[in-house]
Parts: sequence; structure tokens; C-alpha cells
Amino acid sequence: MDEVAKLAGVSKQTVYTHFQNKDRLFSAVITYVLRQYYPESLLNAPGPHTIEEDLRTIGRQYMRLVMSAEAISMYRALVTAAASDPHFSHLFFEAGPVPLEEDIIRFLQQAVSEGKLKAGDMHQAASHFGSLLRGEIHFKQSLGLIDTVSDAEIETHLNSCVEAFLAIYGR
Amino acid sequence: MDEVAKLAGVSKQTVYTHFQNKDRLFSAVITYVLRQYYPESLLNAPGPHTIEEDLRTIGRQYMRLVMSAEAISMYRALVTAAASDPHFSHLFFEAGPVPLEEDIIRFLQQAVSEGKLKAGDMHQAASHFGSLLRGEIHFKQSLGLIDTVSDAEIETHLNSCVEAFLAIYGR
DNA sequence: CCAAGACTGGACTGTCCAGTCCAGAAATTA
DNA sequence: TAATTTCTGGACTGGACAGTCCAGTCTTGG
Repeated sequence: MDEVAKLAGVSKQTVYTHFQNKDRLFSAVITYVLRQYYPESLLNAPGPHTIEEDLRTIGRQYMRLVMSAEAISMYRALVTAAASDPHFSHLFFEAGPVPLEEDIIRFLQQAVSEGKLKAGDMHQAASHFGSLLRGEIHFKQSLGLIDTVSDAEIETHLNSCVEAFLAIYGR
Repeated sequence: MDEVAKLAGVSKQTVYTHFQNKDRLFSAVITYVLRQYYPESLLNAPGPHTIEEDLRTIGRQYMRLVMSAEAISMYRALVTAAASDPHFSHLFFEAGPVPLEEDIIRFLQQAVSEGKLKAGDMHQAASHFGSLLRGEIHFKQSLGLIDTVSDAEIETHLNSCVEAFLAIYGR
């Protein structure tokens, strides 16, 4: 909290008048940050795309989000807090992963109805896609074994994930 | 450390004579626990199996390991520690995930040479398999949004992962 | 221009926790 | 049995950190 006040260029007391305690501040940070980072639209390029292009676009956004330094340190903070109280994790999950996954499911269902993907459990498909995308990279990042991920690495991993996803769910 | 001493039925001083400090103790715990939990053999049932059966056996062991309460709390401790120093994470990774993945790669290569899987990048295949297996479940567990995972849930998830894996890498 | 409210800085309290110290008890060894 | 080593328990130190207090300063709206 001392550091927060310092970085804000404000006295600690002022921080405490705006946020009753550290938990409230942390909650506010979670909701604020997620609002900032939540992708407006998963697909922003105009014109028609192949399913592969769309998956790449979505996957790229997801990877950039999840592997950003901010996301990793928030994830670390949440994991740490979860050891004694999963309250923040719920806050986070409802504001981030849940709506995001819903968006992705909608996209996948649309693709199914257009005959671009096999029909099936789209919740599972979205979950598999996300898991593949996070992959070992996120696991290692969370453990501090990797810090920054280059665009090239993202692109390589992304390709392998999209390819794998289409092998499973493509028609 | 007080609690460790108490649970060990020993004075704190005695703990400190055996382990210079908390870090050394933690290191010792990591290596000890991994030795205990490291699967002797990924495949223990006798007789010939289909690749699907083998993948299920391996996947089941991996999931049980990774989703155990012990593994989750160790992962949490490592993630927390990684925020300031990834030293323990390295220790962990070299003693656990690295050799495990090597075993799995060997298995996959064997399966390729028997014509049961497509040839390709088996490191990537192993990584994808692991990522699918950890999946959303491990992500949620790490955040404290789920605690225990029933055998039935493991089996359901396992099936979907093996199926997905074979769709990608099966021939 | 002045009163009310907001902000400052920095000292202070209380708690948690790793690690140390020590005097006496217990176990080992010769 | 006597000497030596090891262990006990519990008090203590020091540092980190959340949260409070307060006296004095700055801002701002009427």
C-alpha cells in the first residue's frame, strides 16, 4: 500500500479514503483492468474470412492477453490469494474468462451453423482451444521460467494450436 | 516453520539444525515429494494395448498427479515464490515436468515407429497432450474455484482429451 | 475571501513470521 | 555412571506490512 500511494503520487491516507482497504482496492483493480483488456470484438478485420483466419485472430488476441506481463502478475496474485480465499478469483473469473468463453462459444456455434466446423459440444471445444493456447507457455510463465514471449513465438504456437483445433473440430 | 515443527513433533530449533532455513527445507520437500510421486512406469498393465488405452493410462496418471491437493498447493507455493525468485520453480521443473515429458515423448515416438501415430513433432504433441489434460480444471483449481475432482470427472475429461489427441496425431 | 472538506507526510500500532538464543531435560556414548 | 551431544520449549529480535492518527497545508465552492 505504501508503494501504491507512492506510485499514485498521493498519501497513503488518500488511498485509504478512496478504498476502504487493500481488498477493496484489489477488487477495483481487477474489474478496472478487465474492462480495459476485455476484447471489444474478437474479430475486427472486415470482409469474409476462412475459419482458420478467424481462429487465428481470436487465438492471437487471447494469447497476447493471457501472456502479457500484467495478466501473469494478476494471475500470480490471484493464485496466492486463492490459498486462503477464492473470493477474488470468483470476481476475476466472472468478469474475464466466463464472458470471453461465452463469446467464443457463440462464434464456434455460428461456424457450425455455417458448416465450417463439426457439430458437437462447443463448450468443450472452446475449453480445449483455450487450454491449447495457454499451453506450456502460460504454465512456465506462471512459474517464472519464462517472462516475455515474442510475437514470433506466439505465432508459432498459435499455428500449431489452430492446426490441432481444426484437426479435432474442423470438417 | 512453527507449524512444521509442531506437525513434526519436534522443536523449531531441531528443524533448523536439519535445514538451515526455510528455503532449504522447501527445496528438500520439492525433491522428496517429486521422488515419491514420480510415476515408476507410465504403463503398468501387462499385455498388448491399443494406443488409445495407453494414452488413457498415461493421461489418467498425469491428471491424478497434477490435480491432487498436494500438487495444487505446491504449484501455488511455487507461483507465489516465482514472483520474486524462480529458483524453486527451476528445481521443480527439472525434477518433475521435464523428465516426465521426456518419458511421454519416448512413448509417443515408439508409437510412431509402430505406425500407431502420425510422424511429426513429438515434443509438440506431448505438450499439447499435457495442456489438454490440465485444461480448464487445473486452471480453476489453481484459482481455488474447484477443489477436489472426482474420478468420474477425471474420466470424462480424459476421454475428451484422448479423443482430441487422436484426432490430431492419430493415423 | 473564507470556511469546509480533502490531502500530506510521517510517525505509530498491531500482527505475522523467519530465524536466534538459551537454560534445562533427555538421550547417547564411553 | 559420567561426560557429551542432542533436543525442548518458549521467549525474543528484526523486518515487513496493513491500517490508523494527527497536525498542519492546500483547494475549492459559495
